[in-house]
Amino acid sequence: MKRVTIKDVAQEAGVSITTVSHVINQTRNIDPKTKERVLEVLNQLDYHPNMAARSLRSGKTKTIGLILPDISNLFFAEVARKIEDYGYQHGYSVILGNSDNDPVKQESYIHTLIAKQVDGVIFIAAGGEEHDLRPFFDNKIPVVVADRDVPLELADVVLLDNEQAGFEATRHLIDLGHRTIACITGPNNVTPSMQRFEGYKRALQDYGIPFQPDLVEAGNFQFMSGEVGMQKLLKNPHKPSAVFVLNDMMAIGAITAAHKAGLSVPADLSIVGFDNIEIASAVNPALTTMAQPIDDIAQKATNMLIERLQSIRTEENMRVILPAQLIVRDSTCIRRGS
Amino acid sequence: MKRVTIKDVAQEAGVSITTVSHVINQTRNIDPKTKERVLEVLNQLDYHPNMAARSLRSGKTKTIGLILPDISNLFFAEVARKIEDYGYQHGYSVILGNSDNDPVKQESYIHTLIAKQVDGVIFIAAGGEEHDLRPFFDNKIPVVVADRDVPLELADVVLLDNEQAGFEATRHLIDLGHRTIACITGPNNVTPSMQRFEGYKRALQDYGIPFQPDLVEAGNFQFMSGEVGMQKLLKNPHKPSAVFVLNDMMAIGAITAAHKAGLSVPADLSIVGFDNIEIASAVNPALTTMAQPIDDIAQKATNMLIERLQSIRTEENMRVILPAQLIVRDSTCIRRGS
DNA sequence: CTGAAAGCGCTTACAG
DNA sequence: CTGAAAGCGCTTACAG
Repeated sequence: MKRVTIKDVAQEAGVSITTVSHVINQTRNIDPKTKERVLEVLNQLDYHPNMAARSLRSGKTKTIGLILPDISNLFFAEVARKIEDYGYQHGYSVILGNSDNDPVKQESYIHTLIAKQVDGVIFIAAGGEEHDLRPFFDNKIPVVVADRDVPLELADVVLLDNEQAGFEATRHLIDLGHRTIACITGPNNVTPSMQRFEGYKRALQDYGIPFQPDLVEAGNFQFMSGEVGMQKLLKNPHKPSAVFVLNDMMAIGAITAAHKAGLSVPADLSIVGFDNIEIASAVNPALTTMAQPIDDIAQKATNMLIERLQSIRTEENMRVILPAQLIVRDSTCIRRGS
Repeated sequence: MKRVTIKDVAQEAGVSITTVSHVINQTRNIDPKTKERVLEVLNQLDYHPNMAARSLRSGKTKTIGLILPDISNLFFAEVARKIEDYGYQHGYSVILGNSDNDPVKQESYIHTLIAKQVDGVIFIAAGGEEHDLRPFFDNKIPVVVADRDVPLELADVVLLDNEQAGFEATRHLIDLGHRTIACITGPNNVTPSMQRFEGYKRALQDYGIPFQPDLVEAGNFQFMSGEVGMQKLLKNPHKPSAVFVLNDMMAIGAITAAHKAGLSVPADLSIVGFDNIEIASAVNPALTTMAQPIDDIAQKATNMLIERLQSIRTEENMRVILPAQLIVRDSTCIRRGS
């Protein structure tokens, strides 16, 4: 069975391909009777346009590229799901580019997406310094940078106020009477992790609590590093009574380590996470955490991109900074004896 | 800056576009000197082929479509990540189609993928009976059905042996001395859930344990339904000593409910999950579960599709059935008093 | 070893 | 209200 083309439809309906095209795209007034006949044939032959041909001619593919570090990370999966959803609502499909946090794979995807003529790109950077988005700009493909900031002035940006969120998470612990507050960090080459850590330090400073470098354990946003980080902290002579863990997966790992060591959370140790992934409310104890507005991030990113694509917005680039929200659950409580 | 085309390259290198094309695709012997000059210009002008043009001409897009119910479900996210990875290794990009378990959205994506001329499709069905994959076959687009069986003979298929896995999970509980074994099911319109439940019933029967319909609670694979299902089971007069929960997310919800009711897992209640998602080993107690070979599923599905695309395999369709593996952790133990 | 040219299936200025 | 035709950027049979 050969693919049905606009030519087949024109022939069958007894009109020109011009007319068929205009009926399909509603770009010209057509005699109602003609229009009806064409629509009938379109339906009868089960015509579907060839996007390759349309793209070649119009330069538009109705496709957006999504580059992100790892779709199997719950946070990015949720973001991807929402972007897919908003894109779909506006008639755009999404090509998925998993960078695996590998700058080489990331760059390869940048060129693939250009070759595939995506109309626009939502970019969540792999770790590291090198993010050469210029090929997109050279090809006039608009880019929205999300979640992780990139040292580049040419794109619209949607970010969380990670510094302030880190500050608030830490202040929550201070408000509960904690004074020896440890931190398990994320990768030190992505801005969310770095900025949350800055917020942690600012809160300590604002409340006159000395910053102790040995109360900081380096994690990588995977839960195993939370477990390992906590094991180390439990041996720390400073005996922290609370820990700010820079994402939920690691926080759950930290709780596991505390339980294995025979400690109770929060009675012996208060723990604050970050992200508010779906499972945060299901673990035991339910996790106190800084909620990321995932839906907002995805919606803003998609909308900003689509505004560019439809030339609704042509002025200079926007930076949207969204707030996180403290969700108090059962993994934090007032420090014993305070 | 205008996009660089093959014509620009030909002009700059002083050869025909035919030659440039053959250099790019390595489809003809070219004089080494000419070839070198062309490669130089290609590089110098930073040429990238226009896939729309190439697709229009060749009929191939080097793109595969991935239709799945929900990318924010950890299991599918992991599958998607692996498919993306294997696809990438073979030069294919992935267009993501989230059906949201909505047959209408699923059908819409089927047509979108056809219009976008994907070379092949990996299909994980939304719940329900209606999966009209014929448009793909009509357009000669090969399809690999994964994870959820579909009543259709035309595609290659990669599935887990869910019935046997359900049997083994239940037998594990029986081996531990449990005789009153409840079940929290998944959606009743997808084959994995239905078949795991069949395996559960077969195990009971094989060991002479009467099947009690009121020990079955209906879930939906989301953890909240595991929590709710367990709350109901705790009020059940039959007092189950073990529960087979048909996926891990619900199993974690079930553990949470047991803890909230003051019960200990596994001392008071043994729980077996299904999937072995990453977090299964991190929750407390670590979850005993049937591990799905996610990597195998994704690799088999991608490879079978690529074999079709490259006409390595043209004979009739294959059905690959993979086994699950019991991973015993800390959420199950010998029944008290047995 | 190389090139001129047809043609993939559309959209859209131009013409009437 | 409608149509003939150019042309988007490639690949590839045909010719030499």
